[in-house]
Amino acid sequence: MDITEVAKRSGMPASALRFYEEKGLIRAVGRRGLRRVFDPGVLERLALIALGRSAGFSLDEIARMFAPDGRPKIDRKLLARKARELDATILKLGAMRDGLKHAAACPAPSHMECPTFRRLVGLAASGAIGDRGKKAARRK
Amino acid sequence: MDITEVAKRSGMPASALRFYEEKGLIRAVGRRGLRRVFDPGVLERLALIALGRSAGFSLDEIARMFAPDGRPKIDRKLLARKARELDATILKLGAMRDGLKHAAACPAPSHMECPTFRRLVGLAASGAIGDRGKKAARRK
DNA sequence: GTGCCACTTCAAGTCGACTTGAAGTCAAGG
DNA sequence: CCTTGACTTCAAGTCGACTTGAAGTGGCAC
Repeated sequence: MDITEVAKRSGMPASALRFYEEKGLIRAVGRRGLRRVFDPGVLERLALIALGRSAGFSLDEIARMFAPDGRPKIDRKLLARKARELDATILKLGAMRDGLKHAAACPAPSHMECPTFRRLVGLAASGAIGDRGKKAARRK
Repeated sequence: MDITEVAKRSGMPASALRFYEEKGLIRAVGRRGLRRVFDPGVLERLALIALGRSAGFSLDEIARMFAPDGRPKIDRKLLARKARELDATILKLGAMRDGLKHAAACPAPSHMECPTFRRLVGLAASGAIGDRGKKAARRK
């Protein structure tokens, strides 16, 4: 498969694939002239990478999840930790969503006159809310 | 109040406060010599900004939520939309968390041999998961 | 054989939200 | 009055994940 084929099948731009290769996240099995040739297995690898990104891992973290031989060596403790982090994030986002919903429906003339909204503001100010940055879907 | 006082009370570094002023998010009521003098009201404003950031609004979006006179003019529809976005994000993160938890506990020798994990990988690859970036808590 | 253009490399740019550094000002304590 | 150092400005740097642009190469249809 050439890079364009991989790009089509994976949904990633070719530039991102080159970038990933440079970062050591994927590997071309060879070259046809200058051009990279990929094994179809790279698609599963890219899917794994996409999963990691969605879960909030950085590219560097993901790179560390592959053994030198290329096989994934994903630490179960790490996964459990991420799961707990996600749990915390979800709780915070849930509180935020509820607050926003209330504020959107609240009949108070100004938001600052709504006790629920003010409570939410207080929470945000105190840092009780405030998430860790998640990563982006590459929808263009 | 001088900038250091505001920094202490709000938890924001002074550099961020200057940055916010430059962006038009906050305003100093005057100067004592060169030094900015802030009205205590700026603290509520900063809390509001923190709330907006936690909810996933960009600084530019937040800037647009204040009328020229400085009073918040927060569009209820916008809040409702963000709430729905958060809902979607929460669902995705929930799926991700469940998948991670399973993978962390799964007895399969390699993750790729676990059907649940493979399903999760497929989801991520298809873009069914993949969130919009949330903003950061300023914990140093 | 030859021309096209999809591929290549490498450096630099982008975006958001700030931070950092250098150089300068000045309010206030002694 | 004078020093001190907290404040000021402005430009540039940072971070992550890529994208973009310029300049070059070579596979393949004709």
